[in-house]
Amino acid sequence: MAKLKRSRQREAIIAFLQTRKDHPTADTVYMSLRETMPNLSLGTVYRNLSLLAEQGKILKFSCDGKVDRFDGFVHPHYHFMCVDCGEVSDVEMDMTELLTKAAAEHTDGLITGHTVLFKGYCARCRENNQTA
Amino acid sequence: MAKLKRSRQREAIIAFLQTRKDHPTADTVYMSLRETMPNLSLGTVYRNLSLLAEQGKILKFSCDGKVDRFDGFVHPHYHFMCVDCGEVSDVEMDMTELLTKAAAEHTDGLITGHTVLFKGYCARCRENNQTA
DNA sequence: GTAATAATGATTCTTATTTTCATTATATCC
DNA sequence: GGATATAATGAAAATAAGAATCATTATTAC
Repeated sequence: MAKLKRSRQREAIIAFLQTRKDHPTADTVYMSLRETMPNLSLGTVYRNLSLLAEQGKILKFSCDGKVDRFDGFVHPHYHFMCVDCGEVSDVEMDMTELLTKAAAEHTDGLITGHTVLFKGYCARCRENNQTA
Repeated sequence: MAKLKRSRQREAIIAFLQTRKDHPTADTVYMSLRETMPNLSLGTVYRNLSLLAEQGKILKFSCDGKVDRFDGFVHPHYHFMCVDCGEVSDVEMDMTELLTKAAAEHTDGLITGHTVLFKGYCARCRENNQTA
């Protein structure tokens, strides 16, 4: 696979991700795009999501260790997951320098990046569910 | 399962995790314990790891979204994964207050915890592999 | 337009984890 | 200390997300 060619499917996938702020799973991408591309295949979705993530055009991460989630926005930011409803949202803060510097003092490795995942109750679940 | 009973297997699993600093997977736990408990079953290992994690007696997390890893040390700390050899080590720093406070300003949810995963090259791979 | 080859859709295969269920171990009660 | 209740086990089958395969189609270069 020396030189890659464009594909309608790949372009639809990245365009779709850039319209969504909710970090959809591969299956959600598939289901959504299927409405306009009825013979899109799930394998193609997985293939392209992996490829795009390798190229750094999208982010791939997991909150629960089970399902991968994808993010069309690659600027540095952290994530927040509601432990009640499962919604994953962005936390627009970037403490890269601070965290990297602090971590460097606690390891002899070379730190090239990090991810942060906050957990808790989103505004909606916090209200509904007064136990939180 | 109103009241739980003790079991040799469960106690062996937690004891084993408390001797290891390398965040073993379920399979590693299984393989290791099998040497002294030859008829231990993998299902029992999974069952107990999940149970112990729910009880907060061990930590369950994932670095790659594929395999779960387990940690017998539950005090607050972060993790570092070498992208070359895959080794996962502890970073003994705790910025809970700072991060929680900063994040609270960027969300209307209630933040109850967070995880941080650093990535990079461990000391050994950094030396071997001068490309890093 | 033709040739070369990357990408697709459909399907099968992997692999980590979960579930099921008959049997065994643990705790309780007398 | 034995009988009883039930949680936990071992072995095996079931799930489910993701990766791999392969014949066919689409894209790019000439």
